[in-house]
Amino acid sequence: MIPIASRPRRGAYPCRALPLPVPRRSAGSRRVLDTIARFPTCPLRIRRTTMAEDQIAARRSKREFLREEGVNPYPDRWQRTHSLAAARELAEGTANVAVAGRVMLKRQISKKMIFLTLQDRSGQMQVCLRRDTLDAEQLRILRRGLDSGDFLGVRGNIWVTRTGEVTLDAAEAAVLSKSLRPMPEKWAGVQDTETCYRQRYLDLLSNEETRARFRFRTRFVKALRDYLDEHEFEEVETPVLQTKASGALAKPFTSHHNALDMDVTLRIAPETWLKRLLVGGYERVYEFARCFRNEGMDPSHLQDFTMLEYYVAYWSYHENMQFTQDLLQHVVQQTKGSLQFTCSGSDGGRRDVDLAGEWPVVRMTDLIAEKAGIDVTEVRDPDALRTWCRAHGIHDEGLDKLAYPSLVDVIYKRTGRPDLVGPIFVIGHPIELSPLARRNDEQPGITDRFQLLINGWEVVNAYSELVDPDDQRARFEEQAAHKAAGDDEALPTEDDYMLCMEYGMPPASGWGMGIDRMVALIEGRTNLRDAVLFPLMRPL
RNA sequence: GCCUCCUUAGCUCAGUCGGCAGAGCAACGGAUUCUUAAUCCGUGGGUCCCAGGUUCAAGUCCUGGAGGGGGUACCA
Repeated sequence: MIPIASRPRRGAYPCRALPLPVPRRSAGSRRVLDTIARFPTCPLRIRRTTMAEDQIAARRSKREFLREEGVNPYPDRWQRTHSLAAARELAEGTANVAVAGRVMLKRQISKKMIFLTLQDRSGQMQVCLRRDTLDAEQLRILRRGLDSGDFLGVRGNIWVTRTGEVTLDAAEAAVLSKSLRPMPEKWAGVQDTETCYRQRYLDLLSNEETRARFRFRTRFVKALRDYLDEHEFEEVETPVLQTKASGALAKPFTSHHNALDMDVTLRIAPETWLKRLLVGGYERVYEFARCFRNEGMDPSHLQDFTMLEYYVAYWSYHENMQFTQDLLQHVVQQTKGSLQFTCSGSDGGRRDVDLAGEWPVVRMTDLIAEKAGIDVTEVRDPDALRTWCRAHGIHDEGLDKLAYPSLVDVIYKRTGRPDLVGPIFVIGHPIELSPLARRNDEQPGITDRFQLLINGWEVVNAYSELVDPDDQRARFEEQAAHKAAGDDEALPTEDDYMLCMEYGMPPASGWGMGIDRMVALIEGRTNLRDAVLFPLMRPL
């Protein structure tokens, strides 16, 4: 039997007797938590509980105390005159300054003086609650009712302390929202990776680096949008829910439409929709497209990711390459303040990337020759390539079934790509790997396509678009054959899209960039989840 | 999917050879009117991820499971 409130404390918070079954310690913390959950307004004062319940109970108790003192712990507003960062810029003596923020640190010097560090979106600032400037009754209530983690509104004068800290000297202070749970460790913040992903709000409120990273993402996206808008692009939205997933070679997520009683898929790329718009008369069109691919997860792939795609009529991939360089140099300079940044390599080492100057262009086959030492333009026999692969430690699944172009791709991905720091444009991809790309006029076996590689990651994929409806039909038929042979990533034939093409599509070049990847790279992160606020996690 | 590592107080982390579960921060009580992760005195707080097993004895060893990280495979 565990006694409740059996040890009266001086200055204890007001508390009613507890008409509850007494949680036994042996019953475990869950039962105690259940008890608190069932009686959320009861100011628990259980002598023996776990630490978490102790702290939550203390905060509930303080909230009750505030209410009994006539203070609403959840008022509907607070009139703010300055952000914390702006208030810190004010001259000493500036009067009637009102700020608001979360209490991050509390330094109680005495019963008559408390220093608090508040945090808002703009930053942090010290405020002081003291007898000299704050009503004694208000100070008493706050001293006994305020916790770190609470939101507080403060109005007062700007005061510079002896140590030179710009401080808001409170003439008035109001609890704006009572926090019931203890804050993360005040110095280290949340460190546990899983907690950062599952409870991003804790990561954000306790880690400045995280706040900066996601603010960068927002600025980066806005800068891309602004640059495109300034260059006569139009932003559109195309369907996420569709009957056939197209525009890329990937496995889609499937769902079911009840009213129509048909299966639908989530889009894997917006490509064919945006190209339909070219037929409809759009000339420069883009979309920030949330895409979904039902594939394996690793640090460089998300199931749910954001791609920026654009299409420009009358451009070939040459103009597109130049524009890509201009776009990224401009946007990165503008948002990062520099064209140089440091990435983490897959081996954990640091890699310095410099986006300045002209980016080199290299043929995929030349890259393979240089890195792997085999000239795949000479060695075209699949068996010979397979033998080479095995001799060089490449034992991919289904190697036996791969045709020449896929073998080239495998060799490229295993040898040429991984340790390329870049930025570098890779061109000359085999046509079989690019069913929506334009065939090169001189070399029918390759496409007018480029990829931008940075730190071994494919960041951009682009090509001159295939606008010949008959060629497109032939490519779809080839994909259909792959599909029939069991390749569930082969592109499904889109009759609707071919009908559209037959009305005539202007020459054009299109482009897609992984926003998450680019943000992760620039921010020096190796896991894309660090570039996404709420990554998908298994439920606990 | 496979390999591997991790999971201990609210948070950040120690825990040696299998021998009473630890620290800092946070919380609670007290002192303190210029602090800066305030300081000082005192107190409470544990399902050692879960389920089995070995053992006189398991946070520690073994088996299985869960969640997470990394690698690999698949993959724009």
